[in-house]
Order: sequence, then C-alpha cells, then structure tokens
Amino acid sequence: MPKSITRTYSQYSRDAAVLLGALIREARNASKLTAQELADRAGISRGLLQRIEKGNLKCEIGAVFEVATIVGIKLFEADERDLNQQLRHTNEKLALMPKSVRRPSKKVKDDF
Amino acid sequence: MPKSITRTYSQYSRDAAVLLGALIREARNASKLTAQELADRAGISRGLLQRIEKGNLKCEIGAVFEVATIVGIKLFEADERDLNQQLRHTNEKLALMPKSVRRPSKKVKDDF
DNA sequence: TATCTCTGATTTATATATAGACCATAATGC
DNA sequence: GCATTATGGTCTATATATAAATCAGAGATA
Repeated sequence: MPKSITRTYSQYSRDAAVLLGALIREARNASKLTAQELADRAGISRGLLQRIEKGNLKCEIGAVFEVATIVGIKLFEADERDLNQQLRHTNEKLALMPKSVRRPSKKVKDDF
Repeated sequence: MPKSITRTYSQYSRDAAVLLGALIREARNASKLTAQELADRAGISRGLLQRIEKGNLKCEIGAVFEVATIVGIKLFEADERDLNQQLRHTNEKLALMPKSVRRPSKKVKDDF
C-alpha cells in the first residue's frame, strides 16, 4: 500500500521538466499542431498533454518521451542510431562492473 | 474514466528509457550505492527504482528525473544555470508566438 | 465586430502505478 | 566452503494519474 505520498523534487528536476515542457510546446506551435491533434497522435488525452507542457512531474515518462519524440525533440540529443550505440557502450561497461554493491560488513565487532 | 490503456510507444522512446535506466545503474554502481540506498535518497521504493533502471516507461517522470539527478546524470547535458538560461530563452520565443494554433477553417463550403 | 476554435481549468470514474511485504537466487567477503 | 547481503521477482492494498466531459474565456480569422 502506497504511503501517503507528497514526494519532494529537487530544483534541477523541476527545472528540467519545465524546460522539456516548454520545448515541446514550442515545437508543437512550430509544427502548427493543436493540442488535441498532438495528444491524439501520442495516444494521450489533451489534459495530460497540458500537464506535460507545464512541466508537471507526475506524468508517466512514456507519455512525455512519446510526445517529445513526435514533435522531433531528440532526447539526450541523440538520434536512433546514437541511442543504440550509447546503449551498447553502457551495457559493455555494466558487464565489467561488479554485479552488486557490497557494503563493508557492518558487523565489525561492536560486541565488547 | 480512463480508457482501457495499452499504450503504444515508439522504438525511440523505448530505447531512450532503456538507455537512461542503464546510465542510472552504471552511475549508481560507480557511486557504490545499493539500490535500497538510492531509493531511500530519492524517496521512492526499491521496486520502483528497479523498474526505472530497466527502462520501464510507466513510471512517473518526477521519480526518474530525481534519481537521475541524485546520481549526477545531467538531463539535457546542462547544469542548473544552463537550464535556467535555456528556459528563459525558450520562454522568450514562446512569448513571440501566436497563443493558439488555428486550423484554416474547415467549413469552407462543403455544402453544394 | 462577430464567430469559431483553441486553450485552460475543473470534475468524476476508473485503471493503474506505487509501497511494502515476501521469497528465491546470486554474488560478495570472509 | 559458509554467512551475509544485494538483487530480482511476485503479490496485495491503496493512493493517484489518467480519460472523458464540461465550461469559460482568450484569441484568431473573416
């Protein structure tokens, strides 16, 4: 059962979301798309698109990414090919890392 | 009432989410943080962090951004100052744009 | 000016994401 | 090897994000 929420966000996260929303709106206007049209293309409601464009952090990331992609905003400033390349590279690095993080055993004799 | 979902995502969105998740995991390992520790810092559950690291698109963007920020992943490859600057710039451009997109009146006499 | 429509906001019902508990497995350190 | 701990699942209850409908007002075009 979810604990009674009230999540707190860093200033950076808030700013990033607001910026992304503004970029989306700008791109949408440039594309001469109405909010309803873009929402339809993304398969979401107009209300959700409004919240995304306002930088609301309580939206599912899939919807945000989808809208951004449709209006041509490159996440990570990378196209599909770059994305795959980065992903491969990252996976290679992950493969070389220890599979789990181990904290130096807390039980270092505190019994005396 | 929400329509019975089953959203569809573009390949690009999926790849972007998977990459972001991998970057988060890599950064977490590099920081020697356990999943539980990072989840605690972000104020989310360990299960949610797991889904984020797997690139699940059905997570709230606030949680994803927050985690990314904590482990030092710069969204938009920009720091706080850059973010504000970009935001101001974008807002300026938005202020110059028409407030709404107007489709050339569909009712152009289709009655004959 | 007047009309048309896009936008913004609110409300409601419901689908669903989340927290928390649990268990099994894997990986680490000794 | 053994003990310990992190990870990766699953399951359930509930908080909440979402879709849809509605309304008011702004803004664009004629």
